[in-house]
Amino acid sequence: MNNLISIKSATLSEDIAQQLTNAIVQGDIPQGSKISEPELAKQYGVSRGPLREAIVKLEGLGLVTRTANVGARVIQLNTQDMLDTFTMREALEGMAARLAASNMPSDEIDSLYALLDKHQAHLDANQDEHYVQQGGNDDFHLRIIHASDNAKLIRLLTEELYAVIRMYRRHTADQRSDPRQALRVPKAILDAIANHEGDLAELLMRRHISRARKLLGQAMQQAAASSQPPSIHHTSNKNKRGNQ
Amino acid sequence: MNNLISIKSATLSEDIAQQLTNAIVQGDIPQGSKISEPELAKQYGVSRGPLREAIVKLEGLGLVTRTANVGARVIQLNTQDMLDTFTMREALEGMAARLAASNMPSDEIDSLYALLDKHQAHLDANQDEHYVQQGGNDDFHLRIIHASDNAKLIRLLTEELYAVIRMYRRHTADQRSDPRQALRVPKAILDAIANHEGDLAELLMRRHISRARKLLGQAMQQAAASSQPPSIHHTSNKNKRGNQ
DNA sequence: AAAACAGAAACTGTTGACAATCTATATTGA
DNA sequence: TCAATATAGATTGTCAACAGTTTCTGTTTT
Repeated sequence: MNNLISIKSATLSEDIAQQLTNAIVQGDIPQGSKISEPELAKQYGVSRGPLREAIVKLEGLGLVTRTANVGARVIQLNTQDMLDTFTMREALEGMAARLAASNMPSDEIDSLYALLDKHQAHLDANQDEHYVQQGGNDDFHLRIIHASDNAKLIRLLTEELYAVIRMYRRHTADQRSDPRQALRVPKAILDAIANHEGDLAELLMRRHISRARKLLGQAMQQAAASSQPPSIHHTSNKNKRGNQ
Repeated sequence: MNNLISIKSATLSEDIAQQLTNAIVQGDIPQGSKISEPELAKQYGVSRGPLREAIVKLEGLGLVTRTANVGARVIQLNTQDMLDTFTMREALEGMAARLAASNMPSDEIDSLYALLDKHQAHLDANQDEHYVQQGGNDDFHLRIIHASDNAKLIRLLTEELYAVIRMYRRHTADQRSDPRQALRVPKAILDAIANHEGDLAELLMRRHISRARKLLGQAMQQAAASSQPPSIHHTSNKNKRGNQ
């Protein structure tokens, strides 16, 4: 039985990898659940060959973990992994901002200013901050990353890391104190890039991500504490199995 | 026909992936050469299934590039990619050094001091700097990375990135001006870590890698210039095919 | 002689079947 | 009743064969 959306790609394995990635990021395949090869193969209407290839790819992306002769499981998001990932992001996107300060063409800078203005207008009109948080802010970060002009860095951040990062955002929307100041930091970062101040751009980007990291960490800690019966200590959470 | 060394692993695909990685890093499979599935399968004595799986893994590691219906090629090291990779390394290992300054246990610090002393003694005795450069320096970096206590960062640097980094070192040994000062910077980095000065540790590590990046870049540029007939401009080097 | 075309060979993508391993259930013994 | 063991089922790992695409080769045409 073929699934709903089937984006035609050159090869089946690519298709499946893409669809599986989306399914995991969007939570259609729950965290910690086992990936059954025969089941998914039937579901997507392909044989186990391309499906296995897709699973190997997802393992490379860090979306699933595989054990020999046992199979693959969707990763289980936990606070520690999130903190670790964001620490890496801080280092990498900080570097990207530094490089962007040297390499971003002026028309792209203008375009990014326009983007922030658009977001500001949207904020002034609707007070709906969520919009900027979801798609818009992503775009801002992505375009700075691309302006780094570093192919390896771009690939790592946009292809390998962002799938997991999107997973985290799905589960905790970081709320800012004052909506009217939501765009203050992005503007400052862009100013630094426009002035070719690489040091400052990196510093601001790192503080920006570090702050998001702290907020997200608090939110996740809180969520975990309220959903989980308060045991003696938070020592052995490793045997939880969120099956199927 | 089974190959010489066959490290027994849980699954054939893991074995092949490991052996292929080594073969590529050590240059047994030359850069830019095509990966023929039937040929390699026969050579390693397995069917195409596990071999394909291994190739997909290598693609994730960035050691080969795959094109649909055409096949996989070993990556071609060029100066730009090397510079890009080392820039990423600068950001990531800088962060690792910062974290190590907070998290490295004191006995591990002592052990690292002992390691540097051993290297120093070796240098004083034999003037053979190459030894430290090859295995020893690697160990120093690796242990700082592990001391970061950041699982994601450790995996990225030690499992995904270091294969490529080792490839670069194979082709250009970075020569230092004064052998007696070879360990000056590593010692300073370790001092900073021992004193829990994260800022300083990151700064020093970044300068350390940035310097290696510049030296390696010059060496590669030189090597490329001498081996390549001086054409009008170095514009179109993309159609070179280093087959088989 | 060079370019364009047609056919053949080789290779990659995919499939279904077999073998080895793990997991769950049922049975046996203390 | 509980633990240990044996059996049965299901799942993963591996293989060999088929289908579609690409690449090479030889011929034809300009």
